[in-house]
Parts: sequence; C-alpha cells; structure tokens
Amino acid sequence: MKRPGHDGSDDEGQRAEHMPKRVDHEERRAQIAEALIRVAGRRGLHAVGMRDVAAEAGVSLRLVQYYFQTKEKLLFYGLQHLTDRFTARVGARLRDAGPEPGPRATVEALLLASLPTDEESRTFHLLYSSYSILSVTDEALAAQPFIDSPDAAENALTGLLERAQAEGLADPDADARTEAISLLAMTATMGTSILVGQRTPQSAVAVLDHHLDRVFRPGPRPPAA
Amino acid sequence: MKRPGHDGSDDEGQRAEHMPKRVDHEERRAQIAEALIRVAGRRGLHAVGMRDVAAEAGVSLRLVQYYFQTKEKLLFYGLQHLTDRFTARVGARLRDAGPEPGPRATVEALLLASLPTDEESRTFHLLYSSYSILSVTDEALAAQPFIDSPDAAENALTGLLERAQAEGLADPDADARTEAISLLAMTATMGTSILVGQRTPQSAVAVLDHHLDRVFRPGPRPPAA
DNA sequence: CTCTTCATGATACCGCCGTATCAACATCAT
DNA sequence: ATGATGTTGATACGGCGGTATCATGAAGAG
Repeated sequence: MKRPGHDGSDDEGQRAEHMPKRVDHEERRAQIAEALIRVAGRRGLHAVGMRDVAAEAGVSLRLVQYYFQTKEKLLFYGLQHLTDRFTARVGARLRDAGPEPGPRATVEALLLASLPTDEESRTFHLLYSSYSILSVTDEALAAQPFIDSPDAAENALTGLLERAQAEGLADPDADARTEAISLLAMTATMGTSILVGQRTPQSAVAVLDHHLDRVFRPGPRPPAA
Repeated sequence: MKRPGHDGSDDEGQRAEHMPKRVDHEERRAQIAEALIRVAGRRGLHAVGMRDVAAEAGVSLRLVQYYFQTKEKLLFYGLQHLTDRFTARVGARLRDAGPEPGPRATVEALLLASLPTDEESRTFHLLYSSYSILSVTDEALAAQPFIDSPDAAENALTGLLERAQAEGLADPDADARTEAISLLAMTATMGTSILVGQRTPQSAVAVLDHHLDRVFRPGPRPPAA
C-alpha cells in the first residue's frame, strides 16, 4: 500500500538487489504518530490536521502524506500506537511493583496506571475517550481492533481477583467478574473526572482503595443465614 | 426568559410602542436546538454543521443564524437544552416510581435513567460525553455551567443514601458519599460501554443491582472484631 | 394605506483542509 | 555514472463550512 516493492515486513533477503534504504519506515511512522498524539493531546483530536502533525513532527506535509496516504490511515495508526504505548506503560508499572507482587499490588498498579496523573496518562485518557466516542458514529473506527482492549483488561483483572480468592487473600463470596467490571468502570469515569478538573487524583485513589479494602479481605466470612 | 415580548435583556419598557411578533423566540430556539441534538445524535457532534441543523429543523440556514448568531452559541444552547431535557426526564422517572417511593427505588430510578437504553438516553449519553471531552481542550466550553451537573447528582445521591441510613434501610457503616461517587462512576462508564456495543443494558443493571444490594442492607451489621 | 419592525430565503464570500501534482535534490547501492 | 529511494518545497484544486449581504415577505401601528 505504500511502495511498489514491499512495504514493511518481508523484505529480508530478496530485495537486496538495489535499494538504498536509509531510514526505517516503521520508525518514521511511529515518529509521526507520536507527533499526532502530542498535538491531539494539546488541542483535541477533532482539531488536528495533517499540517499540524507535520509541523509538530518537524517534517514536511508531503512526508506525512508519503508515509500515510490518507488522514484516516494516520488516525488509525495513531490509535494503534497509542494503545501500544499504554500497554507498554502498564507493563512497566507492573515491573516496578516488584519481582513477585501480591495480587492487590498488581491490581492497584493496573488501575492506577489508567488514571490521568501525568502528561502521558492524561493524553492517553483524553485520546482514548475521543476515539471511543468517535467510534459510536464512525463505523470504520468501530471496526478497528482497539475496541477489545477493555475486554482484555476485564478478563485480566477477573483472573487476578480469582487468583487472590484461591489464595485466601480476597473475599471468597465476591463475584470476581462483577468486581472487576466495577473497578474498571469506576476507574474510567473518575479518570475523566480528573481530566475535566472535577476531581483530584487523590480522591479517586481513595474511592478505589475503599473498594479494594472491601474485596481484599482475607478468610471466608461467615455466610449469611 | 421565554416571552414573546423580549428576547434578550435590555428592551424593557421603551419598545412597548409597536412590535409585531408572531413567534416565540425561545420556542424557535428550542426547536432548532432539538434539531441539533437529533442530527448530532446520529452523525456525531463533530460532524454537525449549521446547514445540517437547518435542514433537520426544516428551516433555512439564515434562520439558524438569526436565532443563534454563531455556531458556538448554538452549541452552548444545545448543551443547555440537552441537560434541561435530561433533568426533566429524570424527574418524570422519579414520578413514575410512585408517589412515595422508597430510597432504593429512587436511587435506582436515578441511575437507570442515565443508562442509554432508548434513543433519547442514548443521544443524551453520547452528546454529553462529547461535550465533556471537548471541554478538556476548549476552555470556552469548560467555562460553561454544565460541568457542575455531576456534582449535583453526586450530592443528591449522597443525600438519598444518608436518608436511607437514617431510616435503617442502608448499611450504616458505609460512607454515603463514597458509595454515591462509586455508583455514579460505574453507571457512567457502563453507559458508554452500552453505547459502543460492548455491554448489554441487562449486564449493567446486574452490576448496579449487586452494589445496591450491598449498600441497601438494613440494620447495623455486627462490627468486625 | 404606509411605515416600521420582525422574519425569511437565496446567494456569495472567504478561509481552511485533505489531497494531488510537479520539480528538485541528496544519498546510497550497483 | 546510473538509478532507485527518501525528503522537501511549492502550488493548486475541489469542497465544505461558518459567516455576511441583500432583497423580500408578513404583520401590526399610525
């Protein structure tokens, strides 16, 4: 879709004939996508244009067209890049939690990574929300695979809670999936509240901790009646 | 502020001389605002133009300009109208709950009214989310008074829960405000999940009911330890 | 009736934006 | 050198969208 020869993956041995390739296409695309993310994080996804992205990336408009033929493709790639970066960020947070973190520490790392506390997470939250809202009325965007990220998070969190229950660290009477859904839902909305200045990160953490205290209480409670 | 006589502000006594006015300004503005809401609900707020609104309202573009000089004013008014209509809708739901509904019925009516289950609530949820996201990067929109609607809801819900506690209908050990925040936050995110087709209204109601069951349990539990 | 005021409709203007095209130049492989 | 590739620049076009202008219609007051 980009070049007469190959585009970006299977050019191992065959193309060694002649081809001066000084730059990594994927790298350039990532550069431009990050420029898109930066400018969209500042001015809003709706207000970003090809020329803005080019200027932010320090390249010519022509080059943006060269690597992404259309704006739609640029937006799709930007969304993919955004989720990739966020996934990496969550992974880093988990590693920061120690070599063998307890279930609660893991869950906390997962949830807190989603709250917009610094520039990067703020931008992520804003843009991911923007894309989600757009996907409601844009079917091309809705067909994009980013939609299932929440499902993955829900399944992961459910698994963590079930494991904690099996280890006797969490309330065995709780329904793991329901609690996972609840925690993620609260985190998402409170993230937006932080974004619009309605709530502080501290208060959001307090609410989340309250529910973690409720779920992560060891031992089987005496079953009611 | 919906009188045929004056429309804005400073035309109090002087102009009472002669003035043929056949239509109610405020009524026309509401009519156009609802056209805006309809078309924005279908194609997305970002895709709405003045011409679309005019066509949807069955009037000329000039008329839209006549009542709202600028698009920004139209958007602001549309937002106001949207929240007004939603408030009325919630009120109707509360009245439907019976003449003297219990606290739990009231809370349920409040929360369920926010879930996008029919066209109207779906449109409301979509547009309110769109406005919220826009307000992050548009300070003129952020200055708009619609931001405090969530605070009002939070306070109202907190009051209801406290009343239920006082009447012995809800867990007295719970923190009313924390639970109110949690319930509203879960409702909001799950509403969006319904909007994007990720979750069914039934599953959202199930999660909410689970938490209502938790909070609305009568009598003081035997305090732990 | 006529004048004033409210209200409406058609059209034009202007700028931005996505996209396309053409020309040039640098660099590296052969 | 030759040629393919990466990069830039300028420029243009077609459309759309918000705003502005003009002229006209409808209705009550004198």
